[in-house]
Amino acid sequence: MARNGTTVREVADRAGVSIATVSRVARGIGQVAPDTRRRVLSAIDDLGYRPSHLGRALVERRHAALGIVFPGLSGPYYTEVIGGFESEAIAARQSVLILGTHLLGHSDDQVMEIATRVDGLAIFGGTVATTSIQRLVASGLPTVLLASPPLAGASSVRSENRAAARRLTGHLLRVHGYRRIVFVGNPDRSPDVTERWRGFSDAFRDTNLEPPAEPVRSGLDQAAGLRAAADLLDADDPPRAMVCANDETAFGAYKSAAARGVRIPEDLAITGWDDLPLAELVSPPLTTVRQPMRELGALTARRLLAGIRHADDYPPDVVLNTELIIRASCGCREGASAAAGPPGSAVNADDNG
Amino acid sequence: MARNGTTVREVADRAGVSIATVSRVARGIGQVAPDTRRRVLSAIDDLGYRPSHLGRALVERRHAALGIVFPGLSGPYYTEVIGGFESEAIAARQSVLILGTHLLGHSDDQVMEIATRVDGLAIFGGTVATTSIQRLVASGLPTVLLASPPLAGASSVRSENRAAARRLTGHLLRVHGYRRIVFVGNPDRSPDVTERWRGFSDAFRDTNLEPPAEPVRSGLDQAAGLRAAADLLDADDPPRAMVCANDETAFGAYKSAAARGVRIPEDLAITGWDDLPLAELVSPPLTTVRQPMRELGALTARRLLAGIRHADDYPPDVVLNTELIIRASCGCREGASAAAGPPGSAVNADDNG
DNA sequence: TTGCCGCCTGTAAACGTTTACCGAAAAGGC
DNA sequence: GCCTTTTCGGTAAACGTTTACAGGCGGCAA
Repeated sequence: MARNGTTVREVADRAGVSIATVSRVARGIGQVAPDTRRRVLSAIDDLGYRPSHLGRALVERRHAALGIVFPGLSGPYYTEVIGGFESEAIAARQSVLILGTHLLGHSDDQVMEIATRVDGLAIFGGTVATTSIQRLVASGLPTVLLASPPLAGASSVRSENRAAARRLTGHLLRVHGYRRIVFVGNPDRSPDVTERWRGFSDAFRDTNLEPPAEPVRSGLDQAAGLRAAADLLDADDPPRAMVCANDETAFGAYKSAAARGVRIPEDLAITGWDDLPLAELVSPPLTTVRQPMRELGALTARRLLAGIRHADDYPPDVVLNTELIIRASCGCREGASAAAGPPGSAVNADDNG
Repeated sequence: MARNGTTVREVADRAGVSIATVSRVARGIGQVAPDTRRRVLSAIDDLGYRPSHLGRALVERRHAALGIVFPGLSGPYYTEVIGGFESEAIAARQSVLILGTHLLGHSDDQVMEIATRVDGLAIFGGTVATTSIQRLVASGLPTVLLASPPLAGASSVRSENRAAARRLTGHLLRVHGYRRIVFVGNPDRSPDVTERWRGFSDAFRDTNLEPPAEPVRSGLDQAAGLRAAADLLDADDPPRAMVCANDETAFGAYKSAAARGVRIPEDLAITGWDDLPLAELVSPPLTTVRQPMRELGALTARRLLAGIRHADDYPPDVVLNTELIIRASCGCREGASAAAGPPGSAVNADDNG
């Protein structure tokens, strides 16, 4: 009922009451005589009246909506996180606005735009300039950084990355003895990848080895992974192992390897990140790190809702545990897995990354 | 700037003008003396003023927003379609509201709710009761049914299903000579699946065979496919081929087969639908039907935008072509593909399914 | 000097709600 | 029967915009 919206006034006329009474009946608050209530209800029903959100939001000074900003990239990871977010928001009777920043330079404008339509905003790390985030926080809008460290006064919800990357890479270095290992991913584009790259380097230092100076920069989708892997495999000195920034990149690398007759893991070990449902279906099954994607989104929504109702007891920053999933693509035979964070504490209230 | 939003009045005070002048400057329309304009602009800048959407939308009687309703299920298919939709909407400077109907019975309420917040609404087939759709259409809200035939006066955007399913199943029946073929999917839950099931049955009649009386009902995600396939494979008379309603179901079936040592395609042929990026990565590569998922979403958004600006020349109903992708999971050796619709006409303006 | 015209800017109504406040009527206590 | 209390419901202001309308003022032609 948006276009020809029936208004409270029409209902009032038909029921022979004032608009105040209609409002009272519609909201179910205040004293209204049973008989009057019945008349109003039947008028509402006859006319198919639904209160306009605009009018209501204007006077109540709240939108009953949450927003989420994510990189235009789709892919299972974002879907899951957004799904968890949406699900939690709807359960709290909030609408959900989404904004993909499609690599447009001027998307900060669109972010400020969406900010005027919501009561709280979740922002994936790496999508919005710090100064814009500062402006949002300063304006008083509850803002949560998703998959990013706290920044510019905003709180954050993310998964543990660095320690898991360190264990994963350590596994390749020490259990399998690989030396020519590359990291495929761009640490500059996403805080998650930054941390994974750091953990990757940590593992080399743990083993008294010099970490690679540079990662192999690549986007996070399958096509980008395919290209990056193709370049690597066609070079003079192809790597023995690729630590990919996420599963999709790894899948792209699988494809490149298959096209060249490179065997996994005999000629090339590959690891991913996220543990998508398909990770155990590809052949060989992918060694990866599992992170609770839906929960990431759900917690973000809850954090936002707490901020909106000024529930300041809620932990400002949350770090979720990740889990190393060893399958066959690293060279292992058998499935074995290990928790990468302190077991039993699924949620940490501080940011000891 | 949502919480403590600076208002047009504060800007007016600071610039020493009336609110009308501020509005004129902010919108860049109407006559304003250069000197006044400068003063107002600097006041806007100083205060970080952004016009409230609420106020604007209320008086302009439009929300500058589009909505999309999808089944709570996530999964690559929905991601892609929603991504295409969002991308197109943002390009037209419209916000995007999403609503997953999480199998809640009372989600029709939420749909009516979101309807009061948008200028146009896209609805995935099978998510909303027909009577609710009728109410929306009657209210004058531009409404498009996605992946569904036209219904209740709403127009629709979808892919061709029936002919492609017929060709796919015909391929299994005639090229490979399989007879015990089952359809895995629930035709009652989604119009897409209904059509695929019909095409499946058509192919049997084409070959003068009796089609199976019933499909093997299953959800559309990997876990559901796994369960359905497990039941089938553990039964006394396992099928020779499974025509799965989508790729994810097929991936689940792969998993079930692998767990039981059933070989694909030697013991069991499997086909999917959607041609997800991973379809050619699993082993064996999946025979499937490709549909233009992003385009489906993008066209839906364009259809909605046309409806909003009363561009009635736009074709009301659109059917996109699909393409049969023959890989190895059906028993074929080599990749060969064939268009399932009339070649060259990517978009048909009527609904000759 | 007197109109007239065009440019600029202000006033006020409108969009659709919610709710504080007030008054009328009904109910209850003595 | 009168006063107090309660219940019910109406009036009007407020939320933040846009824009129709009108008015003031300067310039220009006669």
